[in-house]
Amino acid sequence: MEPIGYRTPSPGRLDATFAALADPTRRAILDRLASGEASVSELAEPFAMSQPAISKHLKVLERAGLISRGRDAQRRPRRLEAAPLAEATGWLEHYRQFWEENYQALDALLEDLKAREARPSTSRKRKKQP
Amino acid sequence: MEPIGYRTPSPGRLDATFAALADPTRRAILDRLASGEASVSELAEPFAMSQPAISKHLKVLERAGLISRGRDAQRRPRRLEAAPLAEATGWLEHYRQFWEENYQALDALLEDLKAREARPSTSRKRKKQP
DNA sequence: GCTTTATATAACCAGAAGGTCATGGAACCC
DNA sequence: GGGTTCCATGACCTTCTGGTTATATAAAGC
Repeated sequence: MEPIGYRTPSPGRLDATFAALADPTRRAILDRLASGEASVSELAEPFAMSQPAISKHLKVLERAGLISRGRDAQRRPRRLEAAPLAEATGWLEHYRQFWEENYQALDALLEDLKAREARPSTSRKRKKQP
Repeated sequence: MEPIGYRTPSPGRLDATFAALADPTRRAILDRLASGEASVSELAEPFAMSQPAISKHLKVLERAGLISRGRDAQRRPRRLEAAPLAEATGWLEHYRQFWEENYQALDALLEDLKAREARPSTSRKRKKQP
């Protein structure tokens, strides 16, 4: 069972990704970056926390590959890098069958989508729902 | 954007879930439990680690709600509890658009599926691009 | 009842995590 | 060139983590 987009990442990378996601401040930072890049001070603003603390969080996110650093004058704007999130999601997809009621229907739909991506002009017939 | 099955969990629960997943031993334990319940000694067997260390890992998983404890004579078999995995996946789904090439097609399909589950004979309305 | 099996718990330890304050350094502004 | 802004880094502290060994508890077997 290999869901779309899943290639097994190195265990260490998953370690770093999940560890980075285990902190609410860091998740909030990622949420913020989902709406576009932002400078360190912009990222720090919502939190009742010193700027060095935010810099530490950013370093954790960066070492996990979840963000990258740009440069604009004195600013070092951060950007979201979604690849590790995709890997983490991929790992979790293995367990989808354990909570998804209609897992098989969903899986069929995903397979269908994949098939249509591969040959775009193919008929749009749907797989039967089991 | 609310993917299938997503209800925002308490932040603390996501903390605990992601923290639990950040360790390769614990992920391996979950992988093992995905193929059925297992006793502590069965779970410990593959690892070059003492039994108390495994018990500690199990406690972390249990406090995150990822496993539950049964009883069978002296054994205390563990079972996978997937709800927190669903919550974690739900959080990650927010970011799917950042790595998924055909995010829109997938999203449409998921919406479609949801609609068909709710009212099986209804027309297929599509979401507008954001 | 004593022994064995299965698991939990306590005490301990090293290192990592997450915060603080103070300082350093680079790029802009006047 | 001197101040200001933005960010990084160092030194420090406390708490959490992940492991150890040794011991306790609980049920089963003989």
